[in-house]
Amino acid sequence: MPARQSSRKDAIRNREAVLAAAEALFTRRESPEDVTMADVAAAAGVGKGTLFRAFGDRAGLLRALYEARLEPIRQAVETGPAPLGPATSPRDRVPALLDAILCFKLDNRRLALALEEGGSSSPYRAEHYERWHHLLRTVLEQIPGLTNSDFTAHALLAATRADLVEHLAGEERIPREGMRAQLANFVTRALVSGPLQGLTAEE
Amino acid sequence: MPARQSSRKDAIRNREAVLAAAEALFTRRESPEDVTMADVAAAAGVGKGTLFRAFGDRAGLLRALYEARLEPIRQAVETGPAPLGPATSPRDRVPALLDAILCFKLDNRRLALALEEGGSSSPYRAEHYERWHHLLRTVLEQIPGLTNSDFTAHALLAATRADLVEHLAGEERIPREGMRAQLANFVTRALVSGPLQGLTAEE
DNA sequence: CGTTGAAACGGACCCAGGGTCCGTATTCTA
DNA sequence: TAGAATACGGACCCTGGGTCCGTTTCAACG
Repeated sequence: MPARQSSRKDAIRNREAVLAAAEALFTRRESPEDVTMADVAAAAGVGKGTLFRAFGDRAGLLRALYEARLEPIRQAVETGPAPLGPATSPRDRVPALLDAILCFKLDNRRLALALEEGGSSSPYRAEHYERWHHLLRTVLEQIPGLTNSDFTAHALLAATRADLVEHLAGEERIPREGMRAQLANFVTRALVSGPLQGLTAEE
Repeated sequence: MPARQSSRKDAIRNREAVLAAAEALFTRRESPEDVTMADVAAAAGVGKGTLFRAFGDRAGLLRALYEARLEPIRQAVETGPAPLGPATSPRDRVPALLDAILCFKLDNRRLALALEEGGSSSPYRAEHYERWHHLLRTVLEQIPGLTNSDFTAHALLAATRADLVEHLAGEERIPREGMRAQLANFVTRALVSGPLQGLTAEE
């Protein structure tokens, strides 16, 4: 996967250097906003031209970093074992997927933040979002009695948005496990299906 | 409410002019990003200096517009009749609140979008968000058997985020009533309380 | 009214940061 | 090792938010 079929080796080397430097900068600096492209170039020991040729624009760089980090999870989801893999029952897989996403964002706060605010064009156009949404939607549809899978998928994903996670972890100081538990709880409730609603269950 | 105790009348007049021009521009133009401060100033027939003196910065202008639009809803929530007002039972009020928020964002798509992406510092620091969150959290706490009110409030509010609403309305072309119904459905499910979970209700 | 100080005006100006350009250096191929 | 192809890099451009300050307008007072 590292090669990226492209003859000249200096190009590949520089690409790696940029990736590494960017990753370091984004995790080190407080806010993604104060990592400029010039910073990245300098940290990688490379000119701005090189950087932009390799990644197109800022969003491209972010995307490259993000996808790289996401790869393992993607694998686990597509071909891995339960509870993430495709063999899992829908009702168990949905919470597992959202938990994985949450953990990912907790582990890559700055990066996810940088990518999601991005600026121009909403996060909903990013293809990695579309992938998650499509998958989640598909799994939700397999749960009998559940309707509005499309919207529900969006709404559940919204609960793991990078800036919310950042806020909960950073400002409200909610610990990792606490957040996971609360998300799991929330997801479970959202998955209640069937005609009954508004019920106040017996204590 | 228009006066804004400030002796000189040209100041007030200009303030109004800017507000009006900005409102027009934001609703007219496709994306909030291509409404520049210079545009607003020009459209209002005013110098940039005036604009910045009156509102501090871009975020200030957005906030002013937003708050003005939000005022009626705020009234309805604080002192109005059911289902938004404080006399409503929690279980009915929560969906009503979220529905109101959704409608507001549908009616002010561009503006809400502009304010929420904003750029620097997450939407979660905005005091209007804090107000909604605090209210919702408080109401949720009054529902017996419900825990994690804080997180739940965040998660429910996340389902009405401006860019999501924009995406659903703009890309997926979901009609207003459809979206309201789906949100209502989602909220209802999230409010299910009590020990039972994972149930597949009888058809 | 006319004066006068305070407050507001407005547009030239500054600056950061994303993105481009092109002359130069490097790499690959034969 | 010559030549073409490709990559390099930093000077440069441009947009857009925000500031500065000389000029104008307001309103309070005589």
